Amino acid sequence: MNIHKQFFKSAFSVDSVIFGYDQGDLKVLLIYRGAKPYIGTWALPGDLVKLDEDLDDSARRILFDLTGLSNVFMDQIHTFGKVDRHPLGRVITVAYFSLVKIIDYKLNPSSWAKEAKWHSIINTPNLPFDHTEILNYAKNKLKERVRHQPIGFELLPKEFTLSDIQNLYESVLEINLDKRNFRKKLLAMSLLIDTGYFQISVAHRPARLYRFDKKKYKSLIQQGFSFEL
Amino acid sequence: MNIHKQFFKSAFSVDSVIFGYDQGDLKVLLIYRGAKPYIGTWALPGDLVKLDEDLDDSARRILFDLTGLSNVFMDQIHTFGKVDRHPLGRVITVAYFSLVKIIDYKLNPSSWAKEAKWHSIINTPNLPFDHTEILNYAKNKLKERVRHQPIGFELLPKEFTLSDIQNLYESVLEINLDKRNFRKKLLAMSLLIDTGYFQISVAHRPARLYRFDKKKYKSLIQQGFSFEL
DNA sequence: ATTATTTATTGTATTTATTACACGAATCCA
DNA sequence: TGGATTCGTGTAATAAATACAATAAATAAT
Repeated sequence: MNIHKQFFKSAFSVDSVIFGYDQGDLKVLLIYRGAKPYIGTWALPGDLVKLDEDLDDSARRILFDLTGLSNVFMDQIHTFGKVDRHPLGRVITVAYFSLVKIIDYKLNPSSWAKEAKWHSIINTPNLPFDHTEILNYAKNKLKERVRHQPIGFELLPKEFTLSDIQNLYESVLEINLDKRNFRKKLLAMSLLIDTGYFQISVAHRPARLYRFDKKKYKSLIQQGFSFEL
Repeated sequence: MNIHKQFFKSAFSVDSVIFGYDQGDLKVLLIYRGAKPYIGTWALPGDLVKLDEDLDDSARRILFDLTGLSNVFMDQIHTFGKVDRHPLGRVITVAYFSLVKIIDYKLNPSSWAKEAKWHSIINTPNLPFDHTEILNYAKNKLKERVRHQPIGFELLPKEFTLSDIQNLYESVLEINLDKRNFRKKLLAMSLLIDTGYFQISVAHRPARLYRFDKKKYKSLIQQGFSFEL
């Protein structure tokens, strides 16, 4: 067999680990497969990359089809390429992870998915292919990244309280943090803008609302600043 | 129409950024291409992944063919998949980086390379494909990793002096470090074994030789230790 | 042999960052 | 009006990071 014919038998795909955060719970978006193989199981959303499509565009397309969102934090995390990872042939897959603000949109099942649903990260079903491995890999990457880059804010609504962001960190990192020390450290970076507004209709003292200052962050980065929490 | 256009619709390859360190200089191993395209230029070593070959195995094969080394630090860094990155068709490439002890072996040009040669990282030739982008990406990854994982030792001979490791960090990170503070911090981790031996035949006070204690590191990791320099 | 040159080794004082910890304030609800 | 809930805040103690320079041990040069 001609060597080029051999290589022609392979394909590559993109799989997306889409994280969301809601009510103190880290969640991942799974689709209920409406296509073979593994039809009728929950899986990570993904698709084959088109021949004329950049990898990153492919990941963006998957996210957009599913959520209608396009301006979302997204990053490549790893490529999985075991020979037998796909039952129908040689398919290597490039995994991405995305962070979305759950509150901002409605889910939109697409052609390859009968249904799309948020699953709490602490209680995910068994996944087909090597998707469990991919999900675990993504969770660990998220843990690392969240400490060295201000990406936690991507999971929160534009305006949030200091307790919100602390709870998020506690969920993602699976640790407890001291309230006063956490606030001190976070505020010391001067990356939060005090909106002047407060929570309303809460059955306790209302908390101050903040926004993340992306511009300030970018300019600090230029000056060699490095985020660390 | 040439043979490539007929059969070569899509494929994936592996490219390796192989770092070495010698005489205070960080180096990268480049090959002089003996095959099309870009025949006759210096490039990152790489090859198409075989259909029955795991990705990681492919990266190991490339390194072995070139250097004869097999037990070497190696890690995947990123996958590059722009549509037009390869002139003959759609080829996405998974980039790996390796750290080798230059002193340990002889270079071994392979079938696809006329010649393999170490190039100082501060003076690399123009590279074909998107190899310049890949190399820069790898350099940045190395900078990050070296601070959070004890991989710098992979670039040094088994026995090394404290100045060796400090010089290595200074080369990789492109900064200067305070001698006393660097030593204090490094030794405080108790990851170095004092061999009891010293340099010989040096025209100055001979330095003590150390080895990195891999076992100790693994057991500390179990206990939640995190390397940081 | 003496001196010059080179790199190795070591400690302390100062500054900065991290940790541990508890109570009054503001809102809703019964 | 009292109870329940979460918010917001400061200080003292400990640990880590930094800045800094003189003596020691080897070879090379005279």
